[in-house]
Amino acid sequence: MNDEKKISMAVIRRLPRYFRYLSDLIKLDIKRISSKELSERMGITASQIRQDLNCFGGFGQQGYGYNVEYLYEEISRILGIDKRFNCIIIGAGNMGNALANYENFKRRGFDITGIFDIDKRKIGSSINGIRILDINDLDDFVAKNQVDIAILTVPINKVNDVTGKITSLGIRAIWNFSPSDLRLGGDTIVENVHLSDSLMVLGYRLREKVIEKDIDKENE
Amino acid sequence: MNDEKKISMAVIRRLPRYFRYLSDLIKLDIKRISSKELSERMGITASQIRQDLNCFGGFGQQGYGYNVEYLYEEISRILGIDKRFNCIIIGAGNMGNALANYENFKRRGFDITGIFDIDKRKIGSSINGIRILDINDLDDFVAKNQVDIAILTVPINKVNDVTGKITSLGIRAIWNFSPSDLRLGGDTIVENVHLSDSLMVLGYRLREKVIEKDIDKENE
DNA sequence: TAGATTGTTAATCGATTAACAATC
DNA sequence: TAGATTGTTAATCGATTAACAATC
Repeated sequence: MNDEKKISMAVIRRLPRYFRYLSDLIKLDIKRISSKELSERMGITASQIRQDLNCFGGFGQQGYGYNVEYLYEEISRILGIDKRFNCIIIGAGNMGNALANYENFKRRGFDITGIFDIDKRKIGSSINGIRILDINDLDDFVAKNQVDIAILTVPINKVNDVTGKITSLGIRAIWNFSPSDLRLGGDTIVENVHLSDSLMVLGYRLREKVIEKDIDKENE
Repeated sequence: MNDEKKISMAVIRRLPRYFRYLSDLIKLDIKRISSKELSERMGITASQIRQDLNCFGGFGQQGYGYNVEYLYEEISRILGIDKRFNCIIIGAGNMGNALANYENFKRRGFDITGIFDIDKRKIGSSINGIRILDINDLDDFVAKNQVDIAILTVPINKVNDVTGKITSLGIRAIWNFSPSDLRLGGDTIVENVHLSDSLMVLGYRLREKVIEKDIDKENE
């Protein structure tokens, strides 16, 4: 009975933004908002906002706009903020450590239930109250605990091994911080976070701007 | 003499990926590659690869394909890997700490030259050999040192103040890790890295898949 | 009711893919 | 030369924007 129209990735990736802006509006004690006002705040068109929201249902009211609280709750529901996911971090390096300490995730429904590493010196200690376990005990851990998401913060040379292990254990979602594109067959979902890529794009754009300015100067 | 055609963001954001795949090919000692072969490795179409590359010039040769080394060098040049940027980190928390320790950035031309915080207990200590300085000394630091990029890892309630300060000091590029969309007027460039957004999208997709599977089961 | 603003269809724009002549 | 594969133009696809009837 799959009568849902397929929602495009472009729309899905905007959902957390709507969520953030609506949180802000609630904090500002704003009760209603039109797509026009929201579009000005967010820097996108009102048309796009109405199109996006109507992928999921008609949350507004003609002549009135959107009730902020209601829309916030609908977006939360769509994003599944109420549902909880158990996450494990593989790789207790600097990034793994930073993520384990990031309290925002818990607020959004993501609990870190375990951290795994290969380094005997780290195993047994804790980060933010979460025990660092031996990667060799991962099988055992997964057998005893529901694990929804694996957060990958291992060096690139370990990625393939770890990915193989994770998927063979039946974990079907990976949040990947290693600088490699995980494109797994089957039904494993991957979100790649490529920090270096993002920084390189910033560098590219910055240099472009400098070049532009130089050209402007020449033409003066 | 601005005869460059405007390159779309979609293309620019793929450049670091090309760069990564070409690095891999060099490591594998592969000397030449056709757009077809590369497309299979990268999971995009050969057509797109040829279109993308031809935004910057004709790097291939009919009947032969692309010389890996040469293409790698051209992409490096386009991305400005040879150029260096001085970066400062604002916010010596967990994320700031992780980024300061990330050796990859230096390899790609980004040097962390200073870390700033407001916390007296942190000021004076070092991360990865870089001194943590008082945020109040930022003006002074920027006056004495060229700063190209500010990396923002401060809590959200500090973002506006810090952003104001950064831009008033003439820093024109911000790599923003705080969960707020910096959309600055003028000619300041911003790359937003919204980790929570990325995780929420993963959560959304994971739940969607679970729902799909349940539907499949019902239909069995 | 009149004014405002949605939900939705149609038009536009841009990005991706296909096709093929050029050429190595 | 014949085969291969690019560079590039044209076709398609999808996403964004505009328009407006529906309706609160």
